[in-house]
Amino acid sequence: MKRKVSLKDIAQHVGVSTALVSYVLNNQEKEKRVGEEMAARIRKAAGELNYQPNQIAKSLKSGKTYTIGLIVADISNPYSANIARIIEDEAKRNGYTVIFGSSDENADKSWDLINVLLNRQVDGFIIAPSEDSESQILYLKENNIPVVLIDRYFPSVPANYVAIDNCKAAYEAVMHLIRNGYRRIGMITYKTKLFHLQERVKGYQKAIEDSNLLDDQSLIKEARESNLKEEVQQQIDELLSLSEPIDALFFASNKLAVNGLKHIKNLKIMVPEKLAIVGFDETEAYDLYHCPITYVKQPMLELGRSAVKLLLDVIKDDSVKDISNLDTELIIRESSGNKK
Amino acid sequence: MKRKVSLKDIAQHVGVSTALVSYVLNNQEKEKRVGEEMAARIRKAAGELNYQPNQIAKSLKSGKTYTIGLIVADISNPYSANIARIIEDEAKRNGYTVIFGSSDENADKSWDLINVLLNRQVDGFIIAPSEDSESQILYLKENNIPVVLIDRYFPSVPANYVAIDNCKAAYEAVMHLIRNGYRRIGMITYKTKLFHLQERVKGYQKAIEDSNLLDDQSLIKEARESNLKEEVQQQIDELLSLSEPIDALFFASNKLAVNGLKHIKNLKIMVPEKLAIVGFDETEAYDLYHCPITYVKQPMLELGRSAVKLLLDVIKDDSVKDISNLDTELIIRESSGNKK
DNA sequence: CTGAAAGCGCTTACAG
DNA sequence: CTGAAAGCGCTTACAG
Repeated sequence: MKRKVSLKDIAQHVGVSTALVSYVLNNQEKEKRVGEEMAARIRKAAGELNYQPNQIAKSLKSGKTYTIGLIVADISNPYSANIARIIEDEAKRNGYTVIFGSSDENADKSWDLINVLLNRQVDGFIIAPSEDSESQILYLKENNIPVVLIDRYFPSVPANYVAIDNCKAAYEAVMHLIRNGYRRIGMITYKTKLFHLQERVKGYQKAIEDSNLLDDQSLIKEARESNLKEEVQQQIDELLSLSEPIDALFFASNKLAVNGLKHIKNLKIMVPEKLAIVGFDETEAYDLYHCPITYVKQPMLELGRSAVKLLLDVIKDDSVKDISNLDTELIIRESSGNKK
Repeated sequence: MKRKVSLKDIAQHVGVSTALVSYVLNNQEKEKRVGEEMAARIRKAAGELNYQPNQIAKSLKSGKTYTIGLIVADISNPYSANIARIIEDEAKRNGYTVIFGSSDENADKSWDLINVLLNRQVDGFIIAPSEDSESQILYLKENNIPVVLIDRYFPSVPANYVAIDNCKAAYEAVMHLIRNGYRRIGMITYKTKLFHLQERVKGYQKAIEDSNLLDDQSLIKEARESNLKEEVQQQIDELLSLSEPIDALFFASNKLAVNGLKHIKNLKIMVPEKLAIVGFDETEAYDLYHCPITYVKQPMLELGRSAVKLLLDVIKDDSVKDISNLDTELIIRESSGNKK
């Protein structure tokens, strides 16, 4: 690679010190009272030589990299990818660049990523934390490294976060089904300790209780991430072959829903006549399903933007504290139509 | 942020020079013949003080950042997100980190991104170039900055790339339709000069010619990215209302297909009875459509991995030259079943 | 108004 | 076997 032109090259070319060049190129000519003519000559030379500042050198000196580390579960999941895109745009708008990594819901991978990103001196983190990563968040907090959690958080770990009100979101989704006449409502979620998913179950249960329906624990199924497809299929089969089978099904995520819907399609079960469906999060698949799927829509733009804004605030002033539990919107479509 | 512990801190703690510490921590104790006992003491101190090397300082010194810049069209598009994930994994396996950016198919944005990433001293680029960005690739080449193109390339710009054989892929897709009895085959693509999309049209045309079908230019429609949804709808309407309407439709991308399928679903057109469909690229939506969609499957894993490997080769030795036109696979499903 | 110099945290020839 | 010193490309207090 051709050696890039440095401050020194410009300084030599013009015949001044690097200090002067630095002042001018950082628009400090006024404060430093650099001669107008001199400033012009320096700028001209910089232009001619096509000078590009070395951000690495700047960073070493300033201790700031204008880089944020983003850790999501899996960048190839549409939810993560959407959030990443919004974060990218908002970061860029503020002069920041983002380095990302996928934790695969694995605490060890997440820890590795944090360390890699720390070595690269990111100014702060936006993390969708995985299960059992509480200590990692605490570590960052203890070392006063700016971090904001997104989508998820740990009630036991005080930390800034931007998330949705998962309990409320699930409550509304299930209440909608109940209002439309469904009585045996199944739920498929992940087998996990993650709080946001627990909250979705809680919202489901609260809706059942508030409506005086039978609170039947066997209607809640937990699939393992590692064996998702098979377990979701099996669980749907179980829910449908109960002595009193379900008439509606609530999925706790888009990935669960997509897997479930494939199976339901193969079984040729009529939606919503035989089985009403409500999903969580967005995916194109909800639109293209034979019967458009009702789903809980997260305010992605607000989630992403707020996370970046909050992080930048924390980077500026590490005493900033803020948490948001944003509202979701239930997008009602045919898959949860009135029970006949 | 608490000041991190540096080499100097360890050196002071142990009572040696930073040089020694550097040697030991970089496992050069053998070459530099550092005393075994000394090495042990240094390692112990590094551990106790929880030393983390400052990658920025290393980079400034070495001129290497072990970072690769990835520029895709839009990280929130499933195709880009999938590639990004594969690149992330392969890069990590080699000790590299990736910084990404979305060009939105816009040459100006792409140029901005390149400059931001250059200032951050990425060791090389993997780029899915947007229209009219030839000069950017040339600029990188001229400055001997390692770059490999992915998914797309410019025939007029000699550059390393990893892509698929688009002409062949489209040819096979259309031949499959013809073999299954379809005769009036429409195609919807983007209005663009991008070579890989031109190639898909060429493959379509070649299949038509080779089969002695009527080569009717009005069967090829071009939608503009900026107004995709509306134009795709309108074009489908046109293709269906021709005096001799189409009996099959080939989409040049997943995004086009998803938009088109939504419309086809709304029109309640039977697939494949009234209209056979073949799509390009993957998306969950192909599986969940009422009738599973036949599609051209790209070898994503190989594309992503080869791109990273090639880039790392070029970084090591800038005389390396390589291009790959990988084969695709036509995944045949019900949407293109035999014409009745 | 301008320059010489120190320093950010590393690495690495060179000297002993 | 080990240390003093220069240097990567910047910024910035200090001196003049």
